[in-house]
Amino acid sequence: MATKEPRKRMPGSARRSRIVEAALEVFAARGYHATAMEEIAVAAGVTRSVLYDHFPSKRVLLITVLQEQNARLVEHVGGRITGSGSPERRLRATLDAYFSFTEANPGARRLLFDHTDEDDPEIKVVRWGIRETRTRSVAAMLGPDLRRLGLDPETEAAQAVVELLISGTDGLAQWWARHPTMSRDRLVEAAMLVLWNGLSTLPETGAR
Amino acid sequence: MATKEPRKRMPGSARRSRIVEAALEVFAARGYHATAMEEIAVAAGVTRSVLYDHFPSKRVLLITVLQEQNARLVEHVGGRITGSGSPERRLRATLDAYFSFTEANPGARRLLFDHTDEDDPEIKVVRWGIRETRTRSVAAMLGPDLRRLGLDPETEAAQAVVELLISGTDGLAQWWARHPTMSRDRLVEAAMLVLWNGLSTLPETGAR
DNA sequence: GCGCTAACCGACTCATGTGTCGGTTAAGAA
DNA sequence: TTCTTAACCGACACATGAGTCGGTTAGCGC
Repeated sequence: MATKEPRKRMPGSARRSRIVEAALEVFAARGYHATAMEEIAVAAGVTRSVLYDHFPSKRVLLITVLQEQNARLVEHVGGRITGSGSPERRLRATLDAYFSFTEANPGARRLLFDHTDEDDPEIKVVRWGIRETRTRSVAAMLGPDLRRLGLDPETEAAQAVVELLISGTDGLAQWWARHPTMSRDRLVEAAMLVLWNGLSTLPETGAR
Repeated sequence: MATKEPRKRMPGSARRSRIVEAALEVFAARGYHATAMEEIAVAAGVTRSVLYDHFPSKRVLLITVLQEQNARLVEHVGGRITGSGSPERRLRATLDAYFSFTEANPGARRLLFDHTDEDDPEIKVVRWGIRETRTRSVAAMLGPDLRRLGLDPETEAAQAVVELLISGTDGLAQWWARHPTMSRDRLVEAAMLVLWNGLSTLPETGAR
């Protein structure tokens, strides 16, 4: 069920990445507790025991995948944000970057941010760390704009605003996965409409 | 560990509600797969077998709790929304109603909307039904305002906007549970700041 | 006070799932 | 070609958890 190989023996590192890849999909689809190592093994074209040749436990496997995918996300989004330009442009670029990541890696987004609390304490720590990093980055990027709104970024009110923004964006990405008809550009515009202009915007004042 | 009773025998209906109450907390805290019936039993001050005197299975118990809490939510929010007043007022009232519900029933919110996909197909159906109802209600309430923004509420773009709004609000509620210092009023104002005014708002143009 | 119902329990079966271990063999090195 | 390593597997041990069943007894109606 892997891709096409007729059950050949592979070098360790290659097998390892296949396992991680498979684990990403299965964990994202089922959640931690609901996935059996067996499923991952099958998806990786191998037996359960082989998983334990590469990872000491299910927990460590998940954490590995989590950190790997988070690194990809940070790299992807970070690489597309110049940090220059008008606040509006920066926000739009960030949204676009995030959506383009979720478009290319739907499983990664789900794995990183959908499941919140269903796993054991040790994993929870990792997950919250990732979440908090994300929040902090966005807060940093929006710092100036928040100040323009009269909010000290250190304030709880500012943090709340950031949190709302992030959750909203992520929820929108989640929605998009179920309604892929919409183009990414239009998705970004919809997000900007609310987050930048606000619902109070009068007709014919819409864009720009 | 229930509340204080020294292990007495109770009438069936009373025990049943205790079980549901206990199940709510444990499911909300641990998620479906991670909670053992044993934990619920202990929290309800009873043995596992008793749970099966009231509910045929773990799955049905969860679904019962889900629907019961959803009914409470609908009643709570519905009861506080008059449907009259300016759009701004209506939005603010809705936000306040939702936050006041989550304040009084933090477990219910988590159970209903935090865990997304970690359970079996049958439960998934129930959960998505609840979610969709919520989305539809909000879309209905915002219908006129969306039209003012030049969006037909039937449009995908409009649905996306609604989804962003809901996810953002719920994410904010989730954040609030971790930062209870902030008053509900200020929370509502923070939400309004983004959702109604938008981040583009200039300084000194802030409220109203 | 007496009996009967229903609330309650302990102990069981069975299924599933994690992690381990010793053996087998493909495939690259010498 | 032969040897050796490391990729792979099957079978096991052990834990946890869902759901069942027959028995025990508290507490209400009479």
